[in-house]
Formats: sequence, C-alpha cells, structure tokens
Amino acid sequence: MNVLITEDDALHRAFLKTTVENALPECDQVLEAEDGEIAMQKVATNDVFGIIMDLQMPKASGVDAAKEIWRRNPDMRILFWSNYADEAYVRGVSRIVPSGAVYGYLLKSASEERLELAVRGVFLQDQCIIDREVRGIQQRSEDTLEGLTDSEFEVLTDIALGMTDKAIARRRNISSRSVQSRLKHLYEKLCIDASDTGFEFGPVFNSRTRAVATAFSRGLLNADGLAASQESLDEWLRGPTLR
Amino acid sequence: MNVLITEDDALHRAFLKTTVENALPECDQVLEAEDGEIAMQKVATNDVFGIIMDLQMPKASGVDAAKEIWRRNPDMRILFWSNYADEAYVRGVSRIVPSGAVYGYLLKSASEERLELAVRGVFLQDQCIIDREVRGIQQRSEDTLEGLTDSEFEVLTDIALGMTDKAIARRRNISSRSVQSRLKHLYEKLCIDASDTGFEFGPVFNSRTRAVATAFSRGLLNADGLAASQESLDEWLRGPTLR
DNA sequence: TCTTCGACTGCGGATATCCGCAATTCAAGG
DNA sequence: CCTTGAATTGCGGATATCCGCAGTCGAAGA
Repeated sequence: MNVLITEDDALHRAFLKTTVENALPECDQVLEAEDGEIAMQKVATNDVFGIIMDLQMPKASGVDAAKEIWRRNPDMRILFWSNYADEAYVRGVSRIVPSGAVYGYLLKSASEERLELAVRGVFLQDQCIIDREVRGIQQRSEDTLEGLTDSEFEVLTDIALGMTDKAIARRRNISSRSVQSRLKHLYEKLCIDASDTGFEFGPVFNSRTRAVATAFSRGLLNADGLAASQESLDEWLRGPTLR
Repeated sequence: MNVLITEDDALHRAFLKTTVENALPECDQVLEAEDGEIAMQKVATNDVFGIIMDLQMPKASGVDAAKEIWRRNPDMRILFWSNYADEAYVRGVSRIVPSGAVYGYLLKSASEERLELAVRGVFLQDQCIIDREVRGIQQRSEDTLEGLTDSEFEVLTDIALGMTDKAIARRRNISSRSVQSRLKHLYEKLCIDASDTGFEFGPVFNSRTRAVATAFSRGLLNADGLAASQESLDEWLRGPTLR
C-alpha cells in the first residue's frame, strides 16, 4: 500500500510524509512528487493506493493532475490539501470529481489531528471529508441565487481571458447578443453599475474589466484557474476553426 | 537583539525560527507574527533588530507592512522570503525600499545554507543579499526596453482595476487621448495585436482585457498588488474629487 | 392545456475604445 | 543652434461594448 504526496513546497512535503507515516502504519511506502506532471508519471509507473495533493503547483496544477489521474483511474482516493478556499479552486475540484469517487478537501490551516483523521477517513474508510469552510463555498456555488450560473461563470472566464463578444459567441454557440445578455446578468450579480459615477465626470469603471477585477478580489477567479482556461481556449483555437 | 519572523504558514514559521536560532546565536529572542498587521504592532511595541518577512500574507501584505515599518524606521533590516519572483512583487519591493536601507530578497526554494548566509549577511554585516533570479527580474524591470515604463505600468494597473479612459486621465492628470497612447505602447510591449485574428470571424481578443490577462499570466500583476492598487484608488476617489 | 418564467435573439442607439495622422512640446546631445 | 526622439494632445473614423425594448422558444408547473 503506497501513498503519493504531491506538493511543491519541500517543508510541507516533509510534514505530510511524517504525518502519513504516523497516521497510516499500514502504509508501505510514501512516494513524493513536486509537481503535477511528476505525479502523473509516478501514478502510471507505481502501484499507488491514494494521493495527497496540493492544488497550487507549477507546471500542471493539482486540478489538472487529478483530472488526468481520475480519467485513467476513477477509483483513486485523493485528498486535496490547499492554502485557500477560493471559489475558483472549489469549483474546479467539484467539476472534475467522478461520481462515486472518494476524495477529501482540507485546508492547510487545519490542525494536524484533523489532517490525520482525514487521511485515515479517506484512505481506509472510503469517506469523503470536506473542510467545513470549503463545504460552505461548495454549497454556495451550487445555489443559483447566491453564486453565478455556469453560463455566467463561463462568460466571466472568457472575458477575463480577453475574448471579444463575437469570439465568445462563436465558442459557446450562441449569438453575440446573448453573450451581452449573460454579461449583463453577471454585472448585476457582481454589483457593477457603470452609471454609478463615483465622481463628476461620468462613470469611473468599465463594466467589462471591472467585473474581472472584482471577480479576482472575491476569489471567483485566480491565476491558476485562468491558466487552465487559457489552455482550453488555445485548444479550441487550434481546433475546429482552423482551416 | 530580537528578530521578528513574519510568515502566515505555521510550518515555514517554525522552520525560520530554528534556522535563525542556528544561524544567529547572538539573537536573544525570536518574535513571530502571522500577518502584516501583527508585525507592525510587534515592531512598535518591541525592540526589533531585524525582520524576516513573507510577501504573501492575508490582511496587510508583506509589501504594505514593510512600507509602513520603513516609514517609521528607515534603518530596519528586512529579509524578504517569498515563493515567487513575480515581477509584481519585485517591483513592489524595489519601489518601497528607502535609499541606504539594508535588505535581502530570497526565494523559498533556496537552500537552507543560502538562507543562513543571507540571515547573517543582512543582519550582521549590513549586506544587501538578493537572489540571483530576483536580481534578474529587477534589472529587467529597470531596463526600459525589456520591461514597461512606470507610466505604462501605472496605466496597466488602472485598466486592471476596471477604470475607464476618462477616469484614468483625471487621476493621472493627462488627457484621455494620452491614456490611449500609453495603452497603445503597453499593447505593443505585451505583443497584443487586436487584428491578429486567430480565426475567420474577426479578432478573438479585446486589447484592453487581453492585456490584463497576459499581464497576470506573466506575473506583471497579481492579486496582492491589485488589492493594494485598489486601496489607493479608493483613497483617490474619496479624496479631491469628492465635493 | 394554459400560464409563467427564464434564456436567447434581433434592432437600434448611446458611449467607449482603438488607432492612424499630424502638430506641439521638451529634454538630451552633437 | 540644430537635430533627434519620446511624450502629449487633438481630430476623426472604424469597431466594440452596453443596454432598453420586444419577440420567440422551451421547460416547469397549475
């Protein structure tokens, strides 16, 4: 029974290793990977029972790696261990977890006991253990009222990448007027009122860019998620529209 | 002789403490702070000789805290210890360091020996010790050719916050046409060509939002720096234009 | 079946943005 | 003194974006 630790920070990696050795005496070997790519390799070439994975990593992010690993091995137990409970991360994880898969989502601020309990719960008892704080974000992002629709979130990432209305319309197979309609709803939910003139010479903010800014400051978007979205956009650009 | 460690991650904090105790036997007491605000308090109420400071922290970021601390005490030795060598961080630090101040900038990926050497160099021998990688970024951001002008950087943060051309013009005391002129140069340096049609239905990207996206992915901007810029914007909005 | 509600869509107008062209200013050097 | 180059500004036009209004469509529910 081997456990893989995927974490770029050396100190955290060492800490996780000793914790696993403590909490899981049944564990034969603790493998280590310092980024998502190495993790995928190690899973492919070793008999890995479960994974503890950081979300913020260079090269392949934790979400990317988990997605690929679950694609080949839907039963893999994965315990995510992250610094933040940003909506972007929570959403990203929720999107890729296969139905029936066993996983956990713990914050690094959690105590060592909670971590040990989570390790045993996820790896030995097939429990899904989600940090309370994360759980809150998860629910909120599922509620249509509090958070954003998938459509709105989609269009938000698109404008954050700098796409024009027309390009978004093409990509999502809707009219450009619909894109604007979705944007309008997005602006409302983010409380962006272009005519809300903070000073006497007209509006201070451009709705489009302002939406991206507030989404960033609220944790709806983050650099990692944006990089991932950029990749899928590149793929789309290379794809069907290429002559 | 007391040393203050400012770092939100508990593991890193503990690591720094033992390192300092090893490298600096002369040190009487190691104080700890888990965010920038606490750091400022501790500096005010204790006799602190030098500081090791993380840059990414909740509440007040490392740059904010260092700025305030240096304002009251320009001779304070500060060793920055950061995960990334993002241009935004390097620029932020370079901007606030008083002339003649002793400081260091080390990456967390540096070895423990390098860290110990840096601690002794900065605290005991008044050396400025800058990580080679950071030094590279620093030089590049000083060169006008490679990096961006201060004007261009300024306008970049403004559009990233969602400001309109007119508002930027007001704030920076130039005409809105000049804002567009600066933007044009910015777009050129970021290699953003709106007419670079990736597909057959016109341009894919909106220059303005695209610039923000690429600036983010290149580390010219980051969430922390944006939050700081937002604060100074709020201040300006409350200030002279308020009737 | 009828109603309701939300999403999508087209039209048209008000602004905002992007950019080429050209005149001006100003500072650094030859 | 003259030249050069960079920054600023105005003008004008081509697009892009934002948004109100109104019509269509499909799904959910009475």
